[in-house]
Amino acid sequence: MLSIFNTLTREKEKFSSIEPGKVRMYVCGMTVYDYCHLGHARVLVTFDVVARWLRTSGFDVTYVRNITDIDDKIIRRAQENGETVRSLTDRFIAAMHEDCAALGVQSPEHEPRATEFVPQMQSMISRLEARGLAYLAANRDVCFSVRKFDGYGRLSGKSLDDLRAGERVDVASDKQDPLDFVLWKHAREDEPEEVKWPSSWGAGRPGWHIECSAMSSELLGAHFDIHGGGQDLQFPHHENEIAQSEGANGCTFVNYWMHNGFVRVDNEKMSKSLGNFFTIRDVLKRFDAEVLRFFIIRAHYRSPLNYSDTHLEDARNALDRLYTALRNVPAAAVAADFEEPHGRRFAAAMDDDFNTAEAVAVLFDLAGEVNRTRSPALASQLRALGGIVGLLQRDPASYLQSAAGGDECGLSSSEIEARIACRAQAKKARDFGEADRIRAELLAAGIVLEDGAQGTVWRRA
RNA sequence: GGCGCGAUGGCAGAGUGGUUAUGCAGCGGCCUGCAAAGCCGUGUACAUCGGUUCGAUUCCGGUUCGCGCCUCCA
Repeated sequence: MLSIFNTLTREKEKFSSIEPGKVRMYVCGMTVYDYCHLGHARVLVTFDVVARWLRTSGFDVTYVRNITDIDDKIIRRAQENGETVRSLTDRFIAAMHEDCAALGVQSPEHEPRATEFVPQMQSMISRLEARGLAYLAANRDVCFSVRKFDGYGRLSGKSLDDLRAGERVDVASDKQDPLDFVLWKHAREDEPEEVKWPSSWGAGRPGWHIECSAMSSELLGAHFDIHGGGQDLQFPHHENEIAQSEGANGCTFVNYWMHNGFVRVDNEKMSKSLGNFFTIRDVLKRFDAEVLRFFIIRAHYRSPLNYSDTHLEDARNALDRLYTALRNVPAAAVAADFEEPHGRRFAAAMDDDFNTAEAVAVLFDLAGEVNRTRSPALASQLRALGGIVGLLQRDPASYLQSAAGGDECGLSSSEIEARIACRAQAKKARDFGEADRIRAELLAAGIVLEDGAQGTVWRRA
């Protein structure tokens, strides 16, 4: 029985879906004006694991992860680059898909782009207006009237009177209340035509929050099971989504809210504004993508995750151990067995609010068992359980021989095999001096040799 | 200022009212021509001060420190 920590109640709750056997899930995805960084990697992997586990548990999952392709920063960046918004966003969407593929993140059922749902957003804004929750401000922006929505602040645990809008930033004076947020932004003269949509309030473009309300409602219905995203979206973005969706649709919006923790650098949040971020592709130049995925999965999704090269190296060494067990004992591609003791523990861990740290620990216990027993059945189970969280599906020998990005040793595998053959000759002639010399030479090039009963195998250091 | 989260062995990171997390690194041993891999063994870890309890790292309260949200951010 799956339990999920629900941000709304700050408790783990038994999960039960609205429609039996089906789960509808929405996750806030990327604003596409730059490459994805490790914080994005964490959301992508975290909710990929959630979707995978729900499917493994037998649910028919409809997973929607949106793409924000219209926004102040996108417009600014496009102008700086001297390109259209569309060409900028297309480019970074393609880059994001490359990153996802590398990380083994499966495609969601729907990946809606905000610009393709403007009519739905307008209709939602109209309904909010009709219900007296939205107003046209003096500057021609349409704003949501936060004080008119009962329960605003419930998700983030904030009370309206405690929130000090403007404490850190000047507030636009056209709003009736500093906390009101924009639903529809009136068009500015200096903005390109491609970001202006006609509307009954005049030409303009949607505010950020409305897209998620409109797209989730369009693709999943007014009331769905799980809504996820990074912790930083809890307030105000998700709070505003609730206000808009429940305000417009008049029913409960979401049953379970999930928020993943931040990636940190030097104990500080990794973020664009702080400038302390590493892009996924930067990291993949030096580390295998599966190592990065393993690094993320190894911690619980709600805990902070500190990034450093040392920690990635640690993760790589750990993942090597798993693959080494699979290299040494043949594993068949079978389905996971949840009756077998490790399978039971693994499932129990995943059912406990997606405790991947515990599930990974089971993988290591199983690897030890595989090494001791040399049991192909257990090795197959290891491969199958790993597969559930998107790990351990590659050929073990080639994983262990692969060098990520810049760590190339400069020797081709045929050159390495040739050196191994020379060494075998030397060993046969009991010329251990020469054999050791070859081994040392390869080690200097980052290649480790392992002599076994069936000959010598190699792997990267 | 308001609200919230956290503090676990050298490092990373789960978890639990009383009994081994797990991984990396280290040390000793087995195996090996020697190694590597693997196996076996090995560390009085639970910020601090009180309280509850037969017993607390685990529950409650205070303190200290760290982090986050209150502004765009995954």
